[in-house]
Order: sequence, then C-alpha cells, then structure tokens
Amino acid sequence: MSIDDAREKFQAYLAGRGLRVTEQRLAIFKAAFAQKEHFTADVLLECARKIDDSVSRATVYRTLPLMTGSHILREVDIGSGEKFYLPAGTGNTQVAQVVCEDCDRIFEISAPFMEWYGSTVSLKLGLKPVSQRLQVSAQCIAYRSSGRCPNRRKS
Amino acid sequence: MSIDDAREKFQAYLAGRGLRVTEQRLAIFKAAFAQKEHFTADVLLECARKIDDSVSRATVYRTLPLMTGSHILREVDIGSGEKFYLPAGTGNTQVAQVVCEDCDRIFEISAPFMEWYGSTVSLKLGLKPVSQRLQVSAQCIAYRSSGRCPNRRKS
DNA sequence: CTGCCTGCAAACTCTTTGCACGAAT
DNA sequence: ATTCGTGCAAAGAGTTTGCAGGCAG
Repeated sequence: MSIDDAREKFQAYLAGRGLRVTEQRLAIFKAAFAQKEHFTADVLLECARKIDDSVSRATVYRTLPLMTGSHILREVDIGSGEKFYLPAGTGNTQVAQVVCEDCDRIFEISAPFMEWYGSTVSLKLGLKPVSQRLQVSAQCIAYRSSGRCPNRRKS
Repeated sequence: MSIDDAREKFQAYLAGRGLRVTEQRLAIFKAAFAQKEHFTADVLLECARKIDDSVSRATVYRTLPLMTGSHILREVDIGSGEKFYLPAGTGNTQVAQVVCEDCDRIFEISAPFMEWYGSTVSLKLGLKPVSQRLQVSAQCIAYRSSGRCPNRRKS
C-alpha cells in the first residue's frame, strides 16, 4: 500500500463518519508515514510538530485510533510499557515480531503459517480466532557479545 | 514442576543473593501457587492478604520480579494495561495464548510447532531466539452469541 | 551495628478525558 | 447554529521508588 493509497483510505474513513481532515491530523498522518521504524506516540508527536508545531499530545493520542481504525496503521504491543505503531503494509497481518531483549528494537518478518497456527489453537478451545501475533524474544549479536546493545533506548 | 520444586527453586534463588525468606514473601508465593488461572498483581495482593494481612502492594510488586527471576513464574502481557502471571510449568516457552476479546480471559495451549519457526526466523536476522509467544485474539462462544461475555471483568 | 525488608505515600509513565474556546459546515 | 476539533491541564491505571522504622544476622 502506497502512502497515497493510505491517505485516500484515511480520508475516506474520516469522511465516512463525518470527521474532518484537519491540519493537525494531516501532519500526524505525514509524520507517521515518514517513520522508518516502528514508532511510539511520543516520537510521532515530536515528528508531527516539525510539520505543524500546533499539534498537541492529546491530538496525537486521539488520532492514533483513527489511523488504526482505518487500517493504515498497525499497533504493536511488545509489553514494554509503551505501544508501537507501524504503517500497515498490504494486508500483512501474517507477521512475526522479533524483539531484541535489550534494546526493544522490533524486526518484522512474514509468517504465513501464523493464521493456521491461530485457527488450530483456537478451534481446540471452540473459540473463533480474530487475529494472531507471534512474538519472538531474542538477543542481537552485539548484545550477546558485549553485553550491551548499541541501540539501547532504556535505562 | 511441583509446588515444592518451585519453593525450593525460589528459596535457592533468594539465598543465592543474600535475600531472606520472609513471612510476606512466603505468603505471596503461596498465594501465587494457589491461583487457578492467570492472575494480576492486584488479585495476588488480595489473595496474599488472606494468608498474611500485613502484605502490602509494594511488597507484591517487589516480590514478583523475584519470582519471575527465579523462573517459577511467567509473566504474560496481553497488552491490556495490566500484566498477568502464571506459575511456570516445565520450561514451556513454546506456548500460545488465546485471549477472549471481551473478557480478557487467557487460555494457554502448548504449541510445539512454533519452535522451528522462531529459530528459523531469528537466525535469518542473526539474532538468538530466547522465547516466543503466539497470541491469538478470539471470541468465545457466549460472546459471539449474546454479545457479552459472562466472565467480563472490564468496563 | 550493618544491612535487608517492610508499609506508606508520593512519584512516575503512558494514556485518556473534561472543559472551554475556535473553526468548519 | 450546530457539530466537530483543538490545546491545556487534570485525571487515570498500573507500577515503581524514597523514606523512616523494624527486624535478622
């Protein structure tokens, strides 16, 4: 999905519920699609402000659900306190996240088997699967050899 | 792993770092292993207080890392705000959690087929896999038919 | 007497919400 | 006018931490 497709999808989503395409929402949209990695709400705010410095934290948090709701963004929770977001590629719900234990950096890899895993497992319980996510915790090379990950963000 | 093994493991862990086996820690330990489902810090506190009413919230939060650190408890974050815990079975790092969308109840199923995938995927990135988790969001039968899950905890 | 352990309350982090003003239709 | 959108600041939820006193070795 190109950024233009995403934009169209987003605007259609907003229009469909009588919501407006404001400067702030647009700035947040652009900021989101300018990211090169998974990003947090905080990073998004910072980046959106470079485009339009009137953007507030509240608006970022109010816009994120609109973007995930229109399926142009995917939310990824690796259980580290803050949530991560990522532009949603072409229906790639079949993705595994490999997370470095030390730096919390997220690598995505396609996992075409996941859906089958999910259904198999859910059906055993008589539940209807809705979505599934495979998260692998791992240690990057640098962390394993030096005991410290070069991309470390925390503490 | 039996509860006695767990206790031994826990005490060894504490002893190994000059920490003491106090009444409170023991009460929290017992409370944890008396649970029948995944439990939260809050539930654990409540339950531990029935054993020793001097247990405080702070001590629960300080003891949880000791128990996960000694590998007698596993932490499960389903991205719902609060973390869940579960007595760790025999080294089952290959586990799938099926979470009901409505009531957040967690069902665990061993998923041995996941293992090869995690390794494959991590090696592609040069990372060493440590553990992996498949989380499936699903709807239970009651929720699907009545629109409301009988075990609903939230809102 | 040194150092671990505790409860209490305050602090913290990330996110959500109430409110009043401003803007679009 | 009416409805939507915004920033600000306060509120929330879950978790962590500083502190002073208590207890063990």
